[in-house]
Amino acid sequence: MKGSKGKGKKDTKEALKPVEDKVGKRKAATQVVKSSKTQSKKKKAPMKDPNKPKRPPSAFFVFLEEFRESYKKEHPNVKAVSAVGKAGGEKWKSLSSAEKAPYEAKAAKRKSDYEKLMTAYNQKQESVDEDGEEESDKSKSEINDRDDEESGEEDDEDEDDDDDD
DNA sequence: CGTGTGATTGTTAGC
DNA sequence: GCTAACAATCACACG
Repeated sequence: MKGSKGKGKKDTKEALKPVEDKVGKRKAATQVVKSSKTQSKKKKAPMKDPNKPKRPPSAFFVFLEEFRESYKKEHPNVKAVSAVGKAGGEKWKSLSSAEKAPYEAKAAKRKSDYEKLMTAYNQKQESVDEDGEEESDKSKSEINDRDDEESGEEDDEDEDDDDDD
């Protein structure tokens, strides 16, 4: 523990026991792992691959980005990232499918790009020892040639009206 | 100066 | 099929 200022209250799960037993959560299916790290602990210092495609933000993260902005406006004093995380998580669950739709839409697109990046990344991995692909310097000079930003989004809204509730 | 950590959920890759 | 790990964010503390 390096950081964690003394104030780290950490009143998270200990006191409050998430009673969302119901069904949600993956733990219900097969007992949560319990030991070991369930959900990450931050990355240590892998930094291994030169250009490893970082995972694009999930629908939740997309929503969080927007939520953070709003949250900060209402809580400019709050500097705890965890605060936004919790608040965001709570709100996120409050959203309906329809509300999450736009976020999911972005998430869907993200997969397309990610998949592509992965392919490129995989190929690079294959030719790693063959030829120094590392393009040390060169290239990297003129990268942009993107006239049209191909944003391609918001095309057909399905209008699912999935108001399940 | 850099990086780890704290909290959220989702998603994906690996076994 | 399940599990583990990682994705952003912000401020701070430690080496």
